[in-house]
Amino acid sequence: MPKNKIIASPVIKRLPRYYRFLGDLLENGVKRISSRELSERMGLTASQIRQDLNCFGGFGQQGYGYAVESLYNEIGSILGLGNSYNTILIGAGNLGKAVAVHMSFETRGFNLIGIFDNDPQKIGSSIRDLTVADTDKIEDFCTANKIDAAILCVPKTAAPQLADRLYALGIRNYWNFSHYDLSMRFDDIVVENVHLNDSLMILCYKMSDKSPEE
Amino acid sequence: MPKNKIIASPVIKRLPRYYRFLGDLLENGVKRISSRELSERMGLTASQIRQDLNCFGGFGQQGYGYAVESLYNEIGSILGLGNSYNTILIGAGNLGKAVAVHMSFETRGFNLIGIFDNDPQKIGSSIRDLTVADTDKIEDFCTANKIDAAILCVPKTAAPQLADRLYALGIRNYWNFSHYDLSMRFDDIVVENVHLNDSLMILCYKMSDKSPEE
DNA sequence: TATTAAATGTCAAATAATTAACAAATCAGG
DNA sequence: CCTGATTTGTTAATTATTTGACATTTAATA
Repeated sequence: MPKNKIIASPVIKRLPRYYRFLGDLLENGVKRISSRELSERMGLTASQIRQDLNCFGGFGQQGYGYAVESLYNEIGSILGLGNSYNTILIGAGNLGKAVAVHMSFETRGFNLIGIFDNDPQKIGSSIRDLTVADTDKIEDFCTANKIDAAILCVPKTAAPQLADRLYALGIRNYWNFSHYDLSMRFDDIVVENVHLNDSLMILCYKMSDKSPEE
Repeated sequence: MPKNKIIASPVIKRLPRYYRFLGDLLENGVKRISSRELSERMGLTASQIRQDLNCFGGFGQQGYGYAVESLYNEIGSILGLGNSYNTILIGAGNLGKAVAVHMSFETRGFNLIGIFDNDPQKIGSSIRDLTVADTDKIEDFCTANKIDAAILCVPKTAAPQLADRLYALGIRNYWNFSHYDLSMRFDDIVVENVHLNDSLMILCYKMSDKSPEE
């Protein structure tokens, strides 16, 4: 059901958190919740929650609140968790391995069907149910299989060149862990960045910002 | 040098990216850069860059631009990268291990001096130059050593209880990878979250959002 | 069945963030 | 040493986001 209204990015960023809190409530057997109570649990204003949810339609009932299970499912559907995407991961170092093993891609619709690395030591090793293949084989693999998304866990230096190859293969969706700004290279791609270094620096700022005044 | 003016959070979030781009320029031997040229490379407006930098003082020179090296150092200093913090990591699973091995904490001022896990299989194993200790030993360790920050790579279920223990030990700064909202539990702590699940869901949204209209 | 308390959806107001505009300053070149 | 082209710092305008307010609806209770 494509909404023609463009949803503001701050709203989108809050959705996974709503989804998580609603999932917790669901697990605890809570059937219904008001925006006020949810706001207290989440540290938001009730007004913001109502405003956010109304971007997508009226899921609540006046005088009653929101039905936890149906709201949970609605948000899951808004996030597009029901879809299914063939996904490859490039870079089987510590981070790549952790991402492959740690994340439950399947529950979010991402089927990890290939892992690649250019280190001869890693090629042939097993991660989950997959064998790490040589990065040189990406072209063959992506021609034989329809690939919807790529996870990049390669060093900064390898990223631009690799991005060119993936782009040429028609891949337009990226979960980018590499310390490189993909979105500057192509303008018709979807990128979600996980820049751990940036995150650590922000922690650093908050810490040094906090200490003087306390 | 504590600034009394509170810096808006969107500005802070952009700082690491400025730092990265300036570092690249520095490596490439670029001596000076104008806000206009930097804006083109980064995909921002020149106005925003000038506005951002002016929160911290005038680092540029009219008619000339910004000296790359000194601006790089200034931003590093604003971020507090010069500080030094004793840090422990809890949870030596795939993610914890990857974070420990992959990140160059030291260059950001974080000295990783302890790793803990409650899985007997992991206790005693080596990560970097450290031996994984039993989580039960955290109290002893944190009494013997002044700990400034903790990295949480434990499952959601273990997080609340662990957070209580760390808080009781006086730890107030957290790099949180666990799928749990620490900041709701205590209000006088500094938390920087890395919620990989949330990030993946946002990718999912962007992908499903993109496809219908193209 | 009527009444009251509670809660949403929505519009308006307030706040925050970004962009545009421009005066003042600097550099480079003749 | 003057002139013109740049470029910053800064203020104002615009745009975006969040919060507040309230009419309307519902559930629960007597």
